[in-house]
Parts: sequence; C-alpha cells; structure tokens
Amino acid sequence: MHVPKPFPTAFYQRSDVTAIAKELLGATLFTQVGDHLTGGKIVETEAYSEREKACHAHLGKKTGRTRIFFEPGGVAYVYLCYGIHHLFNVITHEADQGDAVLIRAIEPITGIDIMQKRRAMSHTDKRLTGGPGRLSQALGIDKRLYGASMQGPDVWIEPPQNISDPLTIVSGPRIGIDYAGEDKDLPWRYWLKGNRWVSR
DNA sequence: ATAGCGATGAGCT
DNA sequence: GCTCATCGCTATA
Repeated sequence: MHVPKPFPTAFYQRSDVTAIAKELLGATLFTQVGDHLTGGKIVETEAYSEREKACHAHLGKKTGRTRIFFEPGGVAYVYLCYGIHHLFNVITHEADQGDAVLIRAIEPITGIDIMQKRRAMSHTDKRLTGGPGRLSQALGIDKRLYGASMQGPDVWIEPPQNISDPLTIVSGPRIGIDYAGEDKDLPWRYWLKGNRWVSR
C-alpha cells in the first residue's frame, strides 16, 4: 500500500505560478482511481495566470467552470477540452487569485499495465502519457476530480526523491492559445530538456 | 434557446 | 502536412 507523501498545501499557495510550474518538473503525479494506483514523473508543464489572456480566469472571470480558481491553491482543476479530452491542472496562489499549472506530460512509472488498459494500448511509448489529454486518460482523470485536494487520497504530487539529480529545464511559448493575443508568446511552457515523453 | 468554439489527439496523405 | 470528432461552457438574446 503506497502512503502518499504530497507537497504541502503551502507549496501551491505561493504567488509565483511560473516558479511552481518549474518546480513540479521531476516530481511524481499519482492518482488512485477505481482502486488503481497509477503515476509518473512530470516532464512538461505550463503556467497560467489571471493577469494574462490565455487563462480561463483572466481578470478574475468567475463562472461555473472557473470558480475553483478562486479557492486557496492546492486543489485540482479538470475541464473538458474539444468535447473529448480532460485536461488536468493544479490551482495555485492564495484564495481569490486565479492561477494554475497545466500538467502536459508525464513519464509512466507506476501502474503501467493499468494505464495501457485505459489507453487501449498494448505497448508503452510516448503516446501513452505524452500530452495533456493522454496523461489524463492514462491516470483515470476526469471531472470527478474537479476540486479534489492535492493532499489525496484521489490525486497528489510527491516531490522529487533524488534532489541531487540535475534537471535541465527549458522553456518556450505555450501550446494552443492563439486566442490570447500578445500573451500567446509568453515563454511559460516548461519541460525537461531532451526528455522522451514531452508532448512535442 | 442557441450559436460558436476550444490549453487535443487520432488517423490519414 | 491536413481533417475532424464531439460536447460542455460561455455569451448573447
């Protein structure tokens, strides 16, 4: 039985969402859904802030979908994209500050057989968990996890175990946000250099 | 009530 | 490279 050792809530409630997005690289995202433990190393993230136009909660926009942005950081934000894909984010910052980090890719580690079943795949390659829609399907994430605590028991993230392991982080513009005007060029996508599981 | 569309991915050329 | 599936959310009326 795996005992969760999640980042504390204070980790998520800090004000610098880009710092959190970078620090989540190398950490391990776990879910326990349908009595199955699955997880993998986070290798790609994106930061979103209400100060810029790509964020669903831009300028504090509060709707049925975005209400979770205004809870204190440390809860999950899951939404349906293109009518098909569930995308997984972690809400950050203090209450009434609408920031979030999108998890875009993981390297599969725990429960690979379960992930393959959920993805209808018989082998393991980048298509298993490389991409925000793919990793959500592999981990059993859907809107039932909207608002879930990042302290578990359904979903949580554990800090990197080998902190002496040097991580080379690179950054670039975020994917799929052409609607965001000048903010589409902010280099708020982060990934581990050369990692095989990065979405693109 | 309803039109428009999206933080993607699969399949095909 | 290109097309398009598919539906909840949002804005507008």
